[in-house]
Amino acid sequence: VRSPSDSSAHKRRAPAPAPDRGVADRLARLRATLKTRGLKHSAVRDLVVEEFLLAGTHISIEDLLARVRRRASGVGYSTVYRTLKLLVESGEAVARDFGGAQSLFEPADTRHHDHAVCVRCGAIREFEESGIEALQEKVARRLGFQVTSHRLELYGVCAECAGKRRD
Amino acid sequence: VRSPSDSSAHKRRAPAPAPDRGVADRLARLRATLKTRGLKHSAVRDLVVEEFLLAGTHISIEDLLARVRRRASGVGYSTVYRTLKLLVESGEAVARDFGGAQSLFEPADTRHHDHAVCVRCGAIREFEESGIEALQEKVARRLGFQVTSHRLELYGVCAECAGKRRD
DNA sequence: TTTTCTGCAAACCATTTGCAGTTAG
DNA sequence: CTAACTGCAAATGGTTTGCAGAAAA
Repeated sequence: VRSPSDSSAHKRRAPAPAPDRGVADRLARLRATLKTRGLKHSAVRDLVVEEFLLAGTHISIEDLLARVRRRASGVGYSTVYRTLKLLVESGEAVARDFGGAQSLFEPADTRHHDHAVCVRCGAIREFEESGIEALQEKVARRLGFQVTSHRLELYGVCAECAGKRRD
Repeated sequence: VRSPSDSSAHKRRAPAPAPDRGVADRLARLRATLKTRGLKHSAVRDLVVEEFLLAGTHISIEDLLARVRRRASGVGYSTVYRTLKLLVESGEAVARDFGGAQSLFEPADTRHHDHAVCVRCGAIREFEESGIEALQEKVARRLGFQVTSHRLELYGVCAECAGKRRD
């Protein structure tokens, strides 16, 4: 029984929205975490983490491994799984399941957001709507329910796939 | 790649909130569907469907099988899986995944609703909040996204587990 | 009697783990 | 040197499927 949608994201100040911001920073932070736990730091691990951070968002183990193997062909699935698990445990990554077979991972220290998943092209767009959060709280009060995390996904057709705005 | 959270619920008039309402009715409807497809109707199938409908909501294959086996010990997993798949295909059931290992099934012809899942006791409470739906539409418009279905789950501690209102 | 069921075992697939050898500290 | 890392293969666990026999139509 896995904890559902753990949303204990780090609350770092995250001003710029650029996807590849702070890769070095995060790598350093992770390395510190490793030291704390008496874990080692290796070339392969670095490579996996770096590729993960460069990918930016919503990548599957399989895709990540493909990227990693472009730079080091011998790397195995288990190493990627193990490294991502490490990232999740240390708060640097979050695992998400959008109904597909495999789960997708994204860096953890972004602002809270929900997801819109295109059922045609698979694109995942993030969004934020404080009104929804407020209403969730209202519902929770009505039910006497203490919300610790939530999960909201819209499924449908994105603008590109709908043929709108074809620039 | 499985279709995510298919919300094509039948729009039958569903006035009474009683959980075991219309079991015979649904069984009859399903039987009609079976005939249409040239499928057969069998004692085991009936039993699985009946137990599913009696259970009311959010039951796992494993639990359903347990219930079924109380009345017919020889039934196998595959039959339950196959029967539930049939129910989903014919629009009588919906499969849901709340982050746990196995998926849960619920009857499909209920009103649209979202879920609040208690992380302590596992209880799943349904709720409805039209304001949230409206805001989802607003967000979708903003993104140029055509929503076909959505999924909203609150995770947290239910009133009972929080120790409130211990009657 | 023909086609669809059913139970069982094997197959699948994403993920995890045991093991023996490699490598970091 | 010692403990952690890595790749591989085997193990897991939920779900699916092939097959031979049982049961509907």
